[in-house]
Amino acid sequence: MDLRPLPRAFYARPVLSVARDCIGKHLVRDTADGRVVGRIVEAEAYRGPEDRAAHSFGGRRTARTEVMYGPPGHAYVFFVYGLHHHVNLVTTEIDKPHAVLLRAVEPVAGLELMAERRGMPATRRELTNGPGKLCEAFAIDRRDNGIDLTSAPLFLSDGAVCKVARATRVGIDYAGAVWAARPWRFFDPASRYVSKSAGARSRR
DNA sequence: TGAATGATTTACT
DNA sequence: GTAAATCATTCAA
Repeated sequence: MDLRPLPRAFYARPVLSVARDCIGKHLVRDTADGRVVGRIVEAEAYRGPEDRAAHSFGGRRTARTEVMYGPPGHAYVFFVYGLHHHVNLVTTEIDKPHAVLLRAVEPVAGLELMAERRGMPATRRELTNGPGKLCEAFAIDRRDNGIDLTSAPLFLSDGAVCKVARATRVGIDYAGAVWAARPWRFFDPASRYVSKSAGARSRR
């Protein structure tokens, strides 16, 4: 498998295009313990400042959101609920706080390491089928906030093209019905690792 | 300075 | 199905 990082040009595009195109791509993570690789099967677009569901809504520019205003191709990592991390791809261009949340991957390599970090057998779907879960399996935390995604230790690499389905985003009801209804979640309908297929046209 | 809350996960009834 | 865990960030005073 050829695991070269995608160029910055991949990220320097409209956020919805990046969110759709990263389905099927590989996420590669290197640490002292070794390398883990996953195939991205679910992602969501957040388009601040007009997107009420985005942290950068209203042009909010704080220590936390600062990374999203920087150049595309960097990681925006944040901490929620007192125990979980989420990782985003910063996209588009400088001063446009648009980002793609990675919600789920299919384990491809380094299964043992992921299982050890998650404290469960590598055969379980729960290994990486959620945004907080994949961060734990990939050992991503807020020390990775702002790192460059065009080189190790964290980057996206090419993958096979697959079908991509759309649905509404998850867990953003606080943004109101209008924004919650935007079909800005993209996923591979054939994957068993998608966190929630409900809300999509396909069932099960 | 202090209070409220969340791009969730997990365990328990 | 529901509820608890748990803390950085944000906003108000």
